[in-house]
Amino acid sequence: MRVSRAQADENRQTVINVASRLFREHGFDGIGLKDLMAGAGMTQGAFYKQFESKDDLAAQASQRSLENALGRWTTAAASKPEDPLLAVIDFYLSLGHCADKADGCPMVALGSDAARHGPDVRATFESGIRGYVDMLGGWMAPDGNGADSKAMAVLSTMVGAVLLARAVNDEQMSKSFLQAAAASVVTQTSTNATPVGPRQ
Amino acid sequence: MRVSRAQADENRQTVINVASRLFREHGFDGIGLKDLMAGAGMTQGAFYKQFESKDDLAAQASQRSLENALGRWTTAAASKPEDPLLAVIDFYLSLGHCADKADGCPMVALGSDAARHGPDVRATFESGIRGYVDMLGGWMAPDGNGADSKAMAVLSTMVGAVLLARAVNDEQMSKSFLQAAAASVVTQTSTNATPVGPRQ
DNA sequence: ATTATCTATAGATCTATAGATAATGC
DNA sequence: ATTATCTATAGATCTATAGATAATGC
Repeated sequence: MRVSRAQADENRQTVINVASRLFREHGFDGIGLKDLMAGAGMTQGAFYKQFESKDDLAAQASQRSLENALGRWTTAAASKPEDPLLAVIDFYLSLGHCADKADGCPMVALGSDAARHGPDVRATFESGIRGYVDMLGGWMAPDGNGADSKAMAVLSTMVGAVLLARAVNDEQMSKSFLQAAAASVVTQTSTNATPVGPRQ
Repeated sequence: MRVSRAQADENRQTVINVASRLFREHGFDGIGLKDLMAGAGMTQGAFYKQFESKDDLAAQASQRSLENALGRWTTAAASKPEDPLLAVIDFYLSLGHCADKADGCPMVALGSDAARHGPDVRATFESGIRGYVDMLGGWMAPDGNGADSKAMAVLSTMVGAVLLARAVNDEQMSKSFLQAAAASVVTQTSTNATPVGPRQ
């Protein structure tokens, strides 16, 4: 029954990866340890040799998803060096992103949950969120309201738009939130205000 | 043991009011029927004579909190008719609002949860959210990207900022998100860009 | 000898239902 | 007679722990 230390480490990573998806999909309180472990191909009994508590896993899985999602931002940005922000907006403010909670932005999927949880989870979100602010900040000129003010406003707009787009049934309304946010971000960040184009 | 029909109706309203607070505080999955009913001074057994299911209560409590919170917007707006948006921003983008989840904005407190729940809850959020968009839309000129585009972007920014402000431990960072959002909203909506003032 | 995982279980809690009780409504 | 609420409970699930097992690591 025992596996090698390397295999055990790998199993642990798998659990974190599975949890990072399932927590985003069902919330911290919406999925149990049994299902989390089963998703990693193990039984519940192995859990407490790997993690201190469910909250411990919540913090680690949050970090994993925040890092992964930021990685997707980096990839998108690299694909369009002349306008990285637009590349990010393009996938972030999309119906595809709205539909894919498990692989989507953890700030949107777990933001309400994080606010209710312990300082460990919030510490993870705090440093994760700083990463997004820093990346955005590198793409825009400061606006005289503090170094990261513009980046923080843009991140708020993006996160809020996807949150609201996911909270409604009407797909047209979802699309409107995404487009409105995109137009707003583009207007706010481009000095020579780029035209935003017709409604899709 | 039986109470009058009027009393039963009143009890039902109390349950909805209690649930509208406790759901915002703990999430739909973070509080049980026993505690919800206890908060209204009753036992769990009475629940299913009043509601079809927990999801039914979730939808009704969501509606109640969306209406109540919009009422607070109306009150704030009425207190400053020359600049209602500023009056709303003033309390919405505040640390006080961040600290008061149970009485605060349900889009922030339950947005992530709503996205995971059934069409009933989402239908409630949808019509609730339209109320906020409509109110905001009345306070700003359209921007050529569709009738409600600006209002939707502003709402996204406000909701996102409070969501992120609540997800971090560092109070200074929370404040920065709130101030950044306020500056962004003011800049976006005022044609003769109102100065935003020094950092608090 | 140690230990990663397993099965099994404790003890609490969850949603939902059943049946008893006592007051209302007719 | 009806019914709003109560107590009690079914049956499932939850987090966490205990002890067994079998393979690793020394």
